[in-house]
Amino acid sequence: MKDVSVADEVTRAAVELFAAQGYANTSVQQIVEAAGVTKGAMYHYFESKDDLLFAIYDRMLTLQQSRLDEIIARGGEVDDVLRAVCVDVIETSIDFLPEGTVFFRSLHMLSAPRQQEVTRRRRVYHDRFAALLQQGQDAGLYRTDIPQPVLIAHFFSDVHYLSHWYSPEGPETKSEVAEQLTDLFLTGIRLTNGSAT
Amino acid sequence: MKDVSVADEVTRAAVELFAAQGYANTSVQQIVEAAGVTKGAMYHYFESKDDLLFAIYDRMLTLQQSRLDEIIARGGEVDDVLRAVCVDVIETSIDFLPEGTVFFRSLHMLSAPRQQEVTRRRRVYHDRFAALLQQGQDAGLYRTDIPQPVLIAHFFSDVHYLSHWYSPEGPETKSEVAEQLTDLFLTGIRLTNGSAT
Amino acid sequence: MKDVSVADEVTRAAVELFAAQGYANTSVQQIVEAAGVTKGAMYHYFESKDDLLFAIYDRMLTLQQSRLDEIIARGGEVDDVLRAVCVDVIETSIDFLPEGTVFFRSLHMLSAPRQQEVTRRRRVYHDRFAALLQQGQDAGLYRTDIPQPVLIAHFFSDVHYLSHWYSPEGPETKSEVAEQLTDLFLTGIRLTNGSAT
Amino acid sequence: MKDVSVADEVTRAAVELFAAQGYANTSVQQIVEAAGVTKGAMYHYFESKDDLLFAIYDRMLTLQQSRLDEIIARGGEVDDVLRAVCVDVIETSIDFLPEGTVFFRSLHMLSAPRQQEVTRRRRVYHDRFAALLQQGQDAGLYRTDIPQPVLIAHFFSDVHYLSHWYSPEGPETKSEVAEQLTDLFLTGIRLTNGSAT
DNA sequence: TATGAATGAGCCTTCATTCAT
DNA sequence: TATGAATGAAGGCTCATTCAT
Repeated sequence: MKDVSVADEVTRAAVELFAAQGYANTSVQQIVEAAGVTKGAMYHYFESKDDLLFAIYDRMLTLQQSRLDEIIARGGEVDDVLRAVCVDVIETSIDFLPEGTVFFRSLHMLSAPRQQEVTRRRRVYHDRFAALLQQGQDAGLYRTDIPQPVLIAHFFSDVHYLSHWYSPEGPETKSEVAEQLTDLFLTGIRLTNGSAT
Repeated sequence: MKDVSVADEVTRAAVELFAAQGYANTSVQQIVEAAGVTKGAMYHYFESKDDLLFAIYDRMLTLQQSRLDEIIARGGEVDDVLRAVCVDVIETSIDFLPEGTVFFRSLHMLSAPRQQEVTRRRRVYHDRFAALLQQGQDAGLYRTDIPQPVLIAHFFSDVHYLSHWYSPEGPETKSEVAEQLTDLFLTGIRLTNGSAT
Repeated sequence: MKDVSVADEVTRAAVELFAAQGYANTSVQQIVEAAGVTKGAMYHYFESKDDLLFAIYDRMLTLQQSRLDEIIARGGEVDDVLRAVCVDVIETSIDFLPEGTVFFRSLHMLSAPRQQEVTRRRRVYHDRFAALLQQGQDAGLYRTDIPQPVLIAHFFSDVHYLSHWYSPEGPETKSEVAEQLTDLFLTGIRLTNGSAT
Repeated sequence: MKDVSVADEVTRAAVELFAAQGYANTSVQQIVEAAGVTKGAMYHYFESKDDLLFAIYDRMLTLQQSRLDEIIARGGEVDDVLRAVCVDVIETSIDFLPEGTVFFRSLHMLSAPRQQEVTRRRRVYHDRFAALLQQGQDAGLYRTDIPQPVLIAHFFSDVHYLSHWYSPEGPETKSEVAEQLTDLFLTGIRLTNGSAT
């Protein structure tokens, strides 16, 4: 009985190498060697190197979407839900730091149709996030003087940027960073009893 | 008499192509064709493709550093200076959107020594920014409950992310976005009369 | 109970694909898919892809030889026999147009020993045809000023060429073409003292 | 000063190898080795292996067309012109026997657009030949009871077939075969004082 | 300075065939 | 008989870089 399938092992090796050296600098040969399989075996499961890259995107997109949906489905006060979502996105991104590196850096290496597919699913994800923001705005919790796309970019930029600076070996723990970035974001958008701007 | 030098023309073409297709997907042949020069001519000015990429980094790093230094040199209230810096960084990043795309996406394509060189100069840049923050914190303007590296990442993530979403053709003008993102950032870090977190 | 055996189904699919795309451009995978069987099943009946190609040659050679032998065995005036042979060869070639395409185009794709085997059997076939010609020449019916190999080539070139131009959907029927080409051939070789036919 | 260009040398080697082993069985590596150049040099002149194959077709098509046009342009009695054309086509085909082998055997290995291009130019060529036949028929020289496409196929089948049997080392000289096949063809289609069919 | 033909290493991919089940 | 995952050897092609001119 094999512990892990060829496909899993290949994907794991690919993520690691793509994150470390970049997609273009990683040869299929390196991947299969790191995965301990043969080239032929890999091509039995993946049609192309592009296919392998997309598999990584697919896994990430599916994971992100399902976690977001789950938290929203749980319900609760909108401010609590948004906070929970932000914390979770950041924590998950830290759990999948190499995947994130690849995700945000290698989109342009995908074939054009797949770039569009990723962008489409990403938009769905953002839209659900935007709906939360809207609820909070409707409830008078969040400022409305800044366009929603800017607010969304403001939050996801933090998520995106994690792989550029965060290290598990660094002084901050995953949870701390999640709390801190979430706090910075929410403080920035919250309509305090006083005035915004 | 030529309007522009070979080196300039090549750099210009390279930035455009690297931003549009990625460094790895762009051949030297494409670059020299787009620049209207020959391969031999290019190799007179750049030792390698890597050299060409580094030239783009060098130009950006120099530009960013000089603008930051200049604004700081101008002096003034720390809060005003920080605000001016933030606005300027964002506006400049929008002015150089393709350069920014390359800058944040292709670091790993540089040779190792040059990656370190970029990182080193980037750190110098961040340190100067951090010093500003520190001044504000010392003056009791900004919160101190969040580590400085997190605060810095929080701001530069917005800068980084611009090339992922901002479009000059979009509804927001350069100045508006610069004001909005700066405001979100400063609101997030400012120590209001009440308490943060 | 299966209507057709695996071997038959595979051969049928192979002929079709080889004729349409060529032997080299057809993968074993395509063949087994078109035949509705698995690779393993195919390799139970054929030792190799080469084996499969040879099976097609074998079937054609056997068919051609047996039809020729049968018509000659029937006996009759030599001119009538030759005419019957020519008409039959052409009609049969039209009935097996895809097989013919493969037959004349893919000989060089066979392994060397099998190429020789095909050539050998082909020579036997031609020799029997030559014997007919000889009989006619001995009887003073056909011209002798042209070497037999040239006469034989002149006839079989027509057969060979059918797959390059003839289409069942075209204006000429199988029988018409058979008659016309046979007539052109016989008119060309006949020693007319007076009239033709 | 080089005697032959890289492109010429490569084409020459390719024709030889394609004729001997088939297009599919010949690797680019074999070609460049036989031509005494490097792979890179070859790809400087040919975009692909397909491109190289097409170059052979192009040369043959151009040659055939120009010879046909030239002979027709020379003018004369239609029967003499047709005879001259037939003899020339056969002699030229013998001069370019390897090219002919490739020409008639490897059409299906070309990319689809190029197959069409070849077919188109081939049709132009056949049409000019057909016009000659028509003139002869109008002049009452050639039989009209057989469709022109059949007559044309009847002649070109001989040309096509040459590479399957003719050898310069064989007993027949180029000119003899040309005369003999032309004679067989013309005898077959000529309307003698008597009746045909 | 400038040209562009030529180099040569390496890359992604295909595919006939094998073999444990 | 039959499966289909896995093998392993090529194969076609790209491309940064060099160099004679």
